Amino acid sequence: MAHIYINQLSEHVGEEVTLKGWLYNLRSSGKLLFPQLRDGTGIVQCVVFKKSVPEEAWEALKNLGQESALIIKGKVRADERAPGGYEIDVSSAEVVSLAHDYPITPKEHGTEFLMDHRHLWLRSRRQHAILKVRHTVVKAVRDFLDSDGFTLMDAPIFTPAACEGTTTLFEVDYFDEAKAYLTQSGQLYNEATAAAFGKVYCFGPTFRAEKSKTRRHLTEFWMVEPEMAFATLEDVLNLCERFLSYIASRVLEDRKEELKILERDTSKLEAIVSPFPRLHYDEAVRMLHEGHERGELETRFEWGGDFGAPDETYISSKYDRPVMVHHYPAAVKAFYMARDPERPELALGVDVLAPEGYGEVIGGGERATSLEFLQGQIKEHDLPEEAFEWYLDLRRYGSVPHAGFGMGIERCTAWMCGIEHVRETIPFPRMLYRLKP
RNA sequence: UGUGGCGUAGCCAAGCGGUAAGGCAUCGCACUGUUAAUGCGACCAUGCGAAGGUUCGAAUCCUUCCGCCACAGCCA
Repeated sequence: MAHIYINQLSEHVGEEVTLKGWLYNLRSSGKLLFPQLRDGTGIVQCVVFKKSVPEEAWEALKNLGQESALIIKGKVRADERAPGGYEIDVSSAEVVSLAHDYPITPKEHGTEFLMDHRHLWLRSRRQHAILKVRHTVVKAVRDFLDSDGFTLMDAPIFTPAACEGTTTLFEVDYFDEAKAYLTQSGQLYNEATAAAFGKVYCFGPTFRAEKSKTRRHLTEFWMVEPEMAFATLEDVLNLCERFLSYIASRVLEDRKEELKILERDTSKLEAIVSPFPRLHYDEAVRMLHEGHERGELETRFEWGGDFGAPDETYISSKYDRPVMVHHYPAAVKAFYMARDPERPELALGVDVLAPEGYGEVIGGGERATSLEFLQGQIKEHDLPEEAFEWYLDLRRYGSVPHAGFGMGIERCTAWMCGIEHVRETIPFPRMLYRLKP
């Protein structure tokens, strides 16, 4: 009798099968038991009649605690009363291990308690659904880039100095005397690999030691960063549109069940199609001023600054799909950003703001190509010149216009799922005050 | 780091100056279709995040500390 998974039940109706999993819940009614079995691919209700199983099996099943591990043999039956459409008429059951007093009961729990039990919380239906969506987001990212001619070229996690020189980094000992920093972005390395392979991307964990305490921040998060040689800001905008709409369509296609469990309004995801609105920074500022005049924003935004969370939310609330804000003041952007030749005070950068208040999911733009300009920038930003010599080599030997962006996987996943906080979109979140489990 | 809010049993939660409700989980019994099953019974805090203080009396008021949550800054 073959071991099958719960998501394969539809192919085995009428057959005798073996299922292996954990007890999700147990209800009983006299000489009848309804154990719900969870195996990682789904949950199925089983039906046990006292007289159709051996005495020992009945006694064993009757007293099973939540999350006990078991192997069940039985016949698959389509049943309208069952939530998944199928039920198992149990003929025998073997208890692999007994569990008692499982802490996460089918009741409400507080955030702290659940986070302390994250290793168990992952088994619950909602967390399972969220992490399946994450899987699909990652898969879609890779499929899209791979089939679009990008080569995976991962960047190092230990770095000798700050990539962007702005954010706070985690410092670690690197053998004798030397210090290393955990990467905050693969950006600069991408520029090197792009000059070798044309279109590249890196995809890995990223670390930020800022003491951010919001629903949009983790100290360790995953970022995908594509980079293209011979490309401009315009090319990045086009790529963002195709990239995000592909991810949304894949989530809609592959994660129907999970989106239902999460009660996601799928019309919000269906709206994520090209073209996305493109908004010049100047226009965005004008929009914020109007918002202030109408009393919808507390403070009047000053031209020249970076948008705060309420500003981003206001701008994105005007659209049903991601909005791409471009041409930010160079002063608020990274040192390597290319400048607008017409207005050198503006950088050829873009932030993609997701709808529904999810904020910046993508940041990117065109990179500066001139050796002299970058040397000046490095001085101005007080960055250690020798650490950037290799980077400057990229401008000495065959410098070309190139551009790319970075997308936070957790923010994207939270947006796809329609959930409040990014902490649920990664198996074991690392946050300001959370290093365990 | 700042501003608010909150810490009561394994979990959730009421009580807000007069001596710790209720529910879930757990255990037992009943029930051949349960959907967070239900019904009955049992068990469950010399104790209310910690330490001081005020009071005849403190979970409740005050002080300090610890922890968590939300928002802001920074960013993806």
